Order: sequence, then structure tokens, then C-alpha cells
Amino acid sequence: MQGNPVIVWLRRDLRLVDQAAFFAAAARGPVIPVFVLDDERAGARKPGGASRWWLHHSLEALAADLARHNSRLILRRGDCVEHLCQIAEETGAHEVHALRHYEPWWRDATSALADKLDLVLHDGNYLLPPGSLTTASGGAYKIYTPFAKAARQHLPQRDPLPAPNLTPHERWPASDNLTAWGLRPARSDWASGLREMWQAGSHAAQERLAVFLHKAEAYEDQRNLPGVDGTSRLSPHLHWGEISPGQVWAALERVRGCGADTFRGELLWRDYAQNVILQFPDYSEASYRDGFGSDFWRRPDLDGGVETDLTAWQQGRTGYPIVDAGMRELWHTGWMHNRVRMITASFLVKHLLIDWRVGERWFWDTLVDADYANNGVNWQWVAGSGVDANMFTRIMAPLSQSEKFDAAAYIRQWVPELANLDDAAIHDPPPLLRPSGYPDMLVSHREGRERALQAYRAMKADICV
DNA sequence: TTTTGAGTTGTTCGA
DNA sequence: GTCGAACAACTCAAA
Repeated sequence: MQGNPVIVWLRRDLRLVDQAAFFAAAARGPVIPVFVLDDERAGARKPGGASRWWLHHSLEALAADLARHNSRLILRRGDCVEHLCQIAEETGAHEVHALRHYEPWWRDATSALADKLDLVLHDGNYLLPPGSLTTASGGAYKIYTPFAKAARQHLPQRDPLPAPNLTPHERWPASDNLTAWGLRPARSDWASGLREMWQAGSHAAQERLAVFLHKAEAYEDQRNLPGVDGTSRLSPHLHWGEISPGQVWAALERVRGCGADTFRGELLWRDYAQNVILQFPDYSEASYRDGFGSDFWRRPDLDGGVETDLTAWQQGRTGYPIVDAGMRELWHTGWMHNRVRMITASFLVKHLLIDWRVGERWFWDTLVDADYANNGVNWQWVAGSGVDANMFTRIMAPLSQSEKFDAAAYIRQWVPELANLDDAAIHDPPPLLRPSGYPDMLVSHREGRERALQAYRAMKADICV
């Protein structure tokens, strides 16, 4: 029986297993999987360079997967509503199935499409549907801890959905050529470090999960050590939906010890961040709290040092070994260890007193796991400008963080000009041991800290008037 | 309704 | 070296 085909509209849910849209669509008729690169959509964040690289390879992997299921991946570029309507008309498809996404531009696109076609939305890229949990008084959660507590109580026990049984389909609509999209670097090949580190696609994601399950027990002890490969490195796979968080959660149920539980808490942070952007769609664009407007920060138009400080931070030439190691790891691999993300972000926001949104944009462009919700929530947390309480006056000390979390080997790996220094000297190389090629500190910890606190005191005084 | 307890990931200072 | 207090004081969630 060959009924009307059904479109599966893919965004960042590029998998077959535990993908509710595929599963439901396959039960309704022949499936036409469609991915539309809609990066000129009004209000949308264009994927950053590292994200585009990842997307290229992830689509390639999904297309190969679909080919093994006697299916295809239809690629289109432009307005997603127009393309989906056109494909529906061309093929006689009567339904579009898709997973829900909560970026403001996807919410807009979804409602625009629902006006024109029979759109069936499914949950599946989060543990619980964002917005489904409410406090006792009926409001949405704003703070992580009570949110996570409630989420743990409400999580359904369910097995991941199997891959869909795709019935062969004959008449395929036209598809773009992936390579012609030019998602990979055009001029200089900055992606060699990414290629060494990553393999996109759901098979690679499953392998990452399998590897991590063997060391999840030690996660609690090792996750904060940048020099140890103690984290899951699942973030880009989860962001692109190559693996479902529900499947990761279920797999971790079988691991004993508090390490797995701590990691499940990290998965809940993903859900929490979606709840935040659902309530505050421009959360990644503007400070949540008053006082953190553009006159709080050093202004590039008034302070010529801002531009050079920013460049030094981006290039990993701040003179703080742990900061430089992190920023170079990011540039080289498209990823940075979580502990070091905090340190480098805090350094930009507090020691350099540069608007967190500038740092957020850099991370957006350079991270393979760049995620609108996670990026904004975490930068605002570091900056102390967000819904969750992190005092601005808590200023991370990069040098003691570096020692505390044993970053010597990590620094040697990413800042080779310091590789000859011993453990005692490498976190804060004294002037005599500083190699000539390695820059002085942009600002001393004491001065940077004082400047930040001074700005904060001035802001508070201003608000109270 | 009012009150109370608590908030991912800290740092510095002085005893 | 280790410990506890101060930082500065706000907002949310739940009883």
C-alpha cells in the first residue's frame, strides 16, 4: 500500500533512533525526510562556523543512515515554510511531523507552518517537555534546583523508540547538494583540529555514550579536571539531536554510584535552559537583571583597550596560562572543558569588564555544541546578570582555579611555549621564567578584580538613587 | 498571605 | 597551612 507520503521536518534532531517524529510518521505512510537550511530567517541566529562544520558532517551521516533504510534526505535552502509547502504540494504529502524546538525563531516558524499545513509536533529533544513543570503556585520555574527536583519526580519511565520502519518511496522531490552549501571552511582549513577530535552523526554519538558509560562512575571526581578526559563530550551530539537525552538518561540508570547521578543533573541543565528561553525568549541577547546595560561594561567606542583585550582573549594571549589554554583548545577543537569555560568566561566578563554578550557571540561562532539556550543561560550565570543567583562579586581567581583543578598537563598541551615549566611555576609563571614569546598578563588579578568590583558598586549606587 | 530557607560550580582576609 | 566569616543583600519556591 502506497498512501500519501508524510514529511518529517528535521532541524536539530538528526537521528533515527528515539525520534518521535520519524516513528509517528513511518506509521502513517511513506516518509520524506526534509532538512531546510533556513539561515537567513528573520530573527534567527545563523549557525556559527564550527556549528556549520558539524552540521555538514551530521547531515552527511544522516543521509547515509537513511540510504541504508532505503530512504533519502531531501535538502533545501531558504524559507522553511515555503519549501515545506512546496514539497507537500509536489508530493501530495498531507502531514508534516517534527520535533519541538524552543529557540524563538523556531517557535515563529512552527506557528507560521501550522497555519498552512497539517503539522504534528512531538517531544523528544528534552527529558520533559519544556514548560510542562510548574511550581506549586502554577508559575514556571526560574531556579535550577527546585526545577531539577521536580523534574526528577516527574520523569516518565520509558524505553527509547526504535528506529522507524521506513517503507520504500518512489517519487522523491528535488534535493540540494550538501557540498554546494559550503558549510565547511572555504579558505583556510581551520577544521583540521575538529576533524581529529570529532566524528559527527548518531553512530559516533552512540560510541561516545558507550565509552562514557565505562567511566561515568568516576565522573563526580574527574569532571572538573581539565587535564583528564573525564566528561562525556556528548554535548555536540545532544545539541544536534544525534542522540536523545532520554536514551542517555536511561543508559545511565544502569550505572551505579553518584557519578552517574551528577551527570544526569547536567542533562537536567539542558532542560532547565530551555525552560528559561521559553519564558524569556531574548535571554541570550540581553541581560536579565537591570544595571548590566551597555554603560556597565567597558565601551569599545570610548576605550581603545577593549578591542586589543578582546582579541588577546580570543587568541589565547591573555598571559593567564589557564585562560589561554582554554581559548586555544576552543579554537583548535571547537570545544572547551566545562571548568575552563567558566574560568575563561569569568575572565572576560570580570577581569576585562567586557559585555558577556561579546563572549557569548565568540562561543556561538567557535563551539561545535553552541546552543542558544545553554550559551545564554551559562554566560548570564557567569556574569551575574541572570535569573539564577550568582553574585557578580564572586570573581573567579584564574590562578588558584588552575592549581585547584590541577591544570598543569592541560596547559602544557595547549600552551606549548610553557611546556618546560614545572608544576609549581606553570599556573603563574614568574617574570624570570616567562618565555619571551609569552605575553604579560593583560591585567593583574588584583587590579582586574578591583575594577570589576568598582564598576559593580557604581552600578548599585546608580540603581538605588 | 506571610514567612522562611535556600541558591551549580568562590575568593579573600584574618585569626 | 587551615579554618570560618564576610562579601552584599536579592529573588524565588515552598511551607
